[in-house]
Amino acid sequence: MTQDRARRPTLDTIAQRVGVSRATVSNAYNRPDQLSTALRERIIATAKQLGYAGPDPVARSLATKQAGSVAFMLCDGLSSAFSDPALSIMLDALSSTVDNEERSLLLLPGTNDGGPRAQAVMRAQTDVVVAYSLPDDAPALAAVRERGLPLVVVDQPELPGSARVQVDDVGGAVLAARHVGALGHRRVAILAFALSADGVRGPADPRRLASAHFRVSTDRIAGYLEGLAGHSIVPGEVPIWEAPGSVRELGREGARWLLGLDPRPTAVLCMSDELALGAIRAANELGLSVPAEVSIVGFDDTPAASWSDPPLTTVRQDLVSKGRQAGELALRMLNGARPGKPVTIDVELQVRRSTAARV
Amino acid sequence: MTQDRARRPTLDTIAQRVGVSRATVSNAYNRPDQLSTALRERIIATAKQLGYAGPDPVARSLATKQAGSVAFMLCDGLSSAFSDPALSIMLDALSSTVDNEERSLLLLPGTNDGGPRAQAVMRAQTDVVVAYSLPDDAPALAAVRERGLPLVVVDQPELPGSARVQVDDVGGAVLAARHVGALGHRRVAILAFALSADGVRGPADPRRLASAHFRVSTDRIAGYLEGLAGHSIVPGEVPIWEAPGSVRELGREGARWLLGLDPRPTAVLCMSDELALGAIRAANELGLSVPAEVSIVGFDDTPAASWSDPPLTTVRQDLVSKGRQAGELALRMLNGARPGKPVTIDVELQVRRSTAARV
DNA sequence: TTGTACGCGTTATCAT
DNA sequence: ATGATAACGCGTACAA
Repeated sequence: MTQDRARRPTLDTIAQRVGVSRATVSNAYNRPDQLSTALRERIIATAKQLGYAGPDPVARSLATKQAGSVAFMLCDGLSSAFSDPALSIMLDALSSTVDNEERSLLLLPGTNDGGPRAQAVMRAQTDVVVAYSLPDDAPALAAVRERGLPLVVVDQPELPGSARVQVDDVGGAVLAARHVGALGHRRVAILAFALSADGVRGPADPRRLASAHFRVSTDRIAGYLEGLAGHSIVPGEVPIWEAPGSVRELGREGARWLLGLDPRPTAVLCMSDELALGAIRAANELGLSVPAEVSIVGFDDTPAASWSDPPLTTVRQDLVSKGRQAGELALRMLNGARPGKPVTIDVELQVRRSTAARV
Repeated sequence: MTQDRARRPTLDTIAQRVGVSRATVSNAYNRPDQLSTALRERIIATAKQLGYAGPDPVARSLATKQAGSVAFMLCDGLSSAFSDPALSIMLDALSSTVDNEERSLLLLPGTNDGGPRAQAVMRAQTDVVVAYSLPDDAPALAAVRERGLPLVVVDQPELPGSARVQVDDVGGAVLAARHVGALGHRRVAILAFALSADGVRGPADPRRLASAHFRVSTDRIAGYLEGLAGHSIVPGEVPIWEAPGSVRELGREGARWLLGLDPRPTAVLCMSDELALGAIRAANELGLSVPAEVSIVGFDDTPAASWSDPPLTTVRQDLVSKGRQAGELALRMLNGARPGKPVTIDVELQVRRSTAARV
């Protein structure tokens, strides 16, 4: 194959064969208006005949100083990531935004929960990086800085010089908490996702909360507690379960513990729809009906939320807009724009049938 | 930013500053054993001081003729793709396989259901391409050939010169069909996914079947019919619904139609677990209990299959192995290996509780 | 249209 | 052992 490569025709091959300069052949591909149609056609025909497939992408990148890709870094492997519908939807919007600008998406998945390896970042052929919900101290983030690549962060604390897309996590959590508070619930539990990237699962005590590395989690907990405080619920009495990921099975496990407490919570605030769906399942398995005996609130409003039984009351965030904004920000940064103000994605409460007044 | 770039130090900058040749600086990064530790450290220190982050990835690629990435082409956008757990799991295994070899994954999503744009393929900086379930006539496949890139196809007919990972779709479908046949079912329906990439949904007549573009779909249908024929069920009397994607909502829609037929089928063979879960939902909404009144069989055995209610009888395929094999094949092709024999992923029937003997 | 000066490394091969 | 020299890769862009 190295052989094959070696034999490959280049711009020069075509130029010599046609009897023009290399520049002209380049123009035939990139600026058709710079030469006569007849010549252009002769060039293309010769290229086809010699099996030349057009300018080499890598060489072009070297010359233009444009790698032509947007890198996307995430915390975990792809599997856990894409089992999270919220991420899929966001990523889809991101990818089609950058695709429209002739750029593709380079995926840099995390290896052991700390994000991508620094080495992978250092060698990535990319012009700009989008980081999604990485721990603040991820080596990958340091690598991005070291390379001086423009950075867009999503669901993550702003870094100096980076652009940011954020969801009003605190505000959304407040909405959810006030909702159950207004319904009369007084024993309310929180089903959270990871506070740090160490795979820990279990009840989260104050010390654990204080050492948290994921901003999204801490923001939402703060919002929940704030909203509950407005209904005279003391933060110290709100049980919190930390699930190491946003998948149903983990939600079910956490809810089983929360709903086994004495006194039993009458409402559970969940940090994602996936966790909430697991919680509904757990409640049912414990013989508790939702929402009659326990109210469940989700977060995200993914398609599964309206599809579930009962349909889920949840905090809606516009995931498509989030992905699009991240993509546009990346494209702008790549063109030399300054980071500017963080873009905030609004949230709103979507009341469905998984919540009801406390009996 | 172009300014920033222009000012960036290069290997030469460092070399001059330290007073050595460019080659030596290159060696300091890539072959530490080729120079003294002291010199190496001096070089690295100077580099750090000048803000040099190591050899430029694009330039390195040009010199080594290795783009350092594996491209993955899929039919649809990312959203529909990743809402399919079977793909997520496979892709996760693929990505970690290539990541271990210091290569990243370049995503080339489809735009309008025909796969990626040819242009995107022509400009992709990649050494090898993995195509997943693309229609045979996708322009992206032609582009890969034109560029002469090694190709691995997954769930798709073999192309000349391409390596292939395949699941024994026919065999798996036969297993599913024999299972319901053995349970005494005689009125059996098929819930299929797309036959062609045109978004059509509805009952599939023989002409539609004949014009199908997706091998997976046609293979499974063939397998289902073959298995049923063994129980004296006439192929012409098996109703087939074509869903344009593998998501629950579409499964529900299709099953609603199938279960509304007269005579009503007592078993539905579904081409994915997601479709099957939608079918269970549809059955329940029609007041039919699963499996007492209707048996449902899935395909894939994703985590959701054992999580559903009732747990799903399904055809298991080893998705992790599928992704890993595709990755290894890609790495091998990239090193010049010949395609070799197709790799076949085994299937086996996983009997759970969504199927029962016909009453 | 063309000449030609870059761009930024890698990797023999050669010299000390 | 260490380090230097120089060819090479494949385009782009601008002045002529």
